[in-house]
Amino acid sequence: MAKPKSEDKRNAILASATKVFAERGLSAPTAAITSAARVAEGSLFTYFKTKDELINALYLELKLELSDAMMSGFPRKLGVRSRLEHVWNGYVDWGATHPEGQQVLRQIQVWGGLTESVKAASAAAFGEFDRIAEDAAAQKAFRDLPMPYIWAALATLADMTMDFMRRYPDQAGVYRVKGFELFWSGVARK
Amino acid sequence: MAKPKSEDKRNAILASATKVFAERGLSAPTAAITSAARVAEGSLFTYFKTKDELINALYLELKLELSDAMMSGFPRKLGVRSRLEHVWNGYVDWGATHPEGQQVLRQIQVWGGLTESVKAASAAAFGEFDRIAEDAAAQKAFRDLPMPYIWAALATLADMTMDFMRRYPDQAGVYRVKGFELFWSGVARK
Amino acid sequence: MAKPKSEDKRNAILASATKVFAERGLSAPTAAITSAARVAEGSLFTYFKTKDELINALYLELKLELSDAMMSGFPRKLGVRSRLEHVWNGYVDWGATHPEGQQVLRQIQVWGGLTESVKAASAAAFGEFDRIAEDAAAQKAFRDLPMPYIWAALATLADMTMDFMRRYPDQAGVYRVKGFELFWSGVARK
Amino acid sequence: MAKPKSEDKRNAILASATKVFAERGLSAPTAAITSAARVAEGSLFTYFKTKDELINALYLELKLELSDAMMSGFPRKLGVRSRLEHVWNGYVDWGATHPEGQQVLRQIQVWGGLTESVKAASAAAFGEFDRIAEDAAAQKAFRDLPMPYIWAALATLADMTMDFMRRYPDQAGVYRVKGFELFWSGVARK
DNA sequence: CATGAATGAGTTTTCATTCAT
DNA sequence: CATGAATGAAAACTCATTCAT
Repeated sequence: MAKPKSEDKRNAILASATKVFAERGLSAPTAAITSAARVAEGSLFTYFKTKDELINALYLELKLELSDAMMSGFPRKLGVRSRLEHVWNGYVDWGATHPEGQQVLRQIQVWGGLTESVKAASAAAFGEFDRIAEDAAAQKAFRDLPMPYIWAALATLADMTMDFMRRYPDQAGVYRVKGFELFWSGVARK
Repeated sequence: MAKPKSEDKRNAILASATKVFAERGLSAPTAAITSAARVAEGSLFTYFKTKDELINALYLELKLELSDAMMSGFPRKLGVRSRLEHVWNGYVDWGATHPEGQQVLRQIQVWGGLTESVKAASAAAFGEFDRIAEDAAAQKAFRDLPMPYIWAALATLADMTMDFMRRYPDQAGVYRVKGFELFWSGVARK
Repeated sequence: MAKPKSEDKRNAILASATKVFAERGLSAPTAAITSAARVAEGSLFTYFKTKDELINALYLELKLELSDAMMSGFPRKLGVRSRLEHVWNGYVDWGATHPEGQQVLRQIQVWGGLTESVKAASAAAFGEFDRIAEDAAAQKAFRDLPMPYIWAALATLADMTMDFMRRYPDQAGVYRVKGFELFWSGVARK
Repeated sequence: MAKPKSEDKRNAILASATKVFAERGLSAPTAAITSAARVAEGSLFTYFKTKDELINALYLELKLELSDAMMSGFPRKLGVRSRLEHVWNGYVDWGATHPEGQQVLRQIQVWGGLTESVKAASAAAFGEFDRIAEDAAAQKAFRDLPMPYIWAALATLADMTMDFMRRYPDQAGVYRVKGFELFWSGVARK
């Protein structure tokens, strides 16, 4: 059946796209990506029809990674605060270990070429978090704010906190904790 | 320090750069900018040596505008909360009236070509806000957080809030108020 | 002289090459041909060393088909006019039933990559028609014109007539007849 | 008013396009054209938005040249035969002096990318010849054939004749004359 | 100074051909 | 032999920047 399209190669391309985009922006030439992936220029296009499609795929990939990181080990049994803290930590820790991924995610978000279907798929992956919301609403733990707004607040604050953690690595742990406190105090009722 | 020929022309270029970048991203061709500004293609380069320099100048311009908007009518006499609320409202209102400027600001922030000197100049413009901090520290109004972190929190939360205001215009007023409450609760001591 | 594996596959490739070239021009990708032939991309190159060779082979194939169509049922016994009319009809009818083949033939003729050997082989196939000429010369049926010129006139006029037949299908029969009359009057002595 | 788009440069590009296309086919790279025209690669695109547009423009240009050549000195007063002969000679002589132009015209005709508007403009240029037809119809000089068919016959026969003239230059004069006779006998009543 | 044509390096993408499976 | 992924040399086109007018 000839050479099957290798998942490895696809991943290699996504990985170096992450690195190259982080360093040089989304306008980095595809040739930079393929050469970093040690792959022929043309090969990128056997895995992704266009550069835009690559960016969309990369976005989804990173988002799924991130959502995995946030959900893994999710403490269903604990209170809302603990659950949110788990999510916060998942987010922040993923960003700390995948700084390039996080940067690229930020760039893609302001980019403007995301397809609706990828946006939807990404939103779906984060849909799991709404279960937290359901409980929370029941417990009236939150201020009177729409859940999407609360999630968005968590995301931006976490992003921003990661910047500080990167800039002041020895204070990283402090920022991680205090960042969550800021968020929680802002969001919790009372 | 050069104010070459017509300040008007320079401003026209900056204005259409804002519009064009907002619509098409920073990778929009300079020709799109000059044609929108009804100016010759070459003229852009008599006012800005390179495209990168234009972007840097635009960044500074927008930041100064924004800081003006935030400071104008600043209530020196009122309490910390009121002062911060004034700043928040200034930010959010500027964003509401200058959506393109705000979008472009976001794009430039993730861009990667900002010169240190422009970053510094922009930071300087926001230095004024540190006076608030001094008082605030005196009053121990804030949690134990570095001021830059607090300012950054204000900025991201405001940015994000503006997104919601744009998306749900009839709830704009509500978001403006609740957004500040979220921020303040997150940041204020106790 | 090499009939590699399946004659079927070779023919499938030639057939879809005809179709694809007719639709998209000779610059159509080989991949379009193989996929239309339901054959692997690489297989084309086991039957034809290069794309140019495929085009040459296709040219010869179509020319042979055409000459067959023109010769089949050739009325050796009848007069020159009838014999030529038979040839004319054979040409025109083949073109009517194989519009794609005829179009492709035209494209290959202006192409510029035909090898001398294929040109020669094709000429040889049409050499049979010179027998008509021999008789004809004997009968002094033709004006004083070199036979190749006469054949060329027949071919172009037939090609052109087919265009009109395609464009005005309900007049097809008329064009077929009148076209031949034009040719014959142009070519016959007196 | 800066450097105005020079008609010269446009013509230089069209001229070398003619040469290059004649030698290498329409698939010749635009770079070959610009380098032959001693012009930067990009300059082609300031005069023609795309390669297709260049080909369309070239087609029109050549057609207009050809129609000029056919009409110049047109003998309005003479009989139909003489008028047609003038046209024939104009065609054939243009082809003899502009072999590349004629070849390129042939290639563009089988090409498939001509826009309707260019086809129309080209047809319009040849509309002048219909005056000949009007007279001719009055004089019942022609066989019962649609005029477009007659023009098409003239064109293909002339094209084909030019090929022979090129191949056998010392017989060129003979072919020119006999070619017309063939055409005229084919087309004239009686 | 303003203008916009000219430049050519750089970009994405295509495609004939090869070759590992 | 068949397969189709891999390759990388083009190719068309774009665009920041220069410079003749």
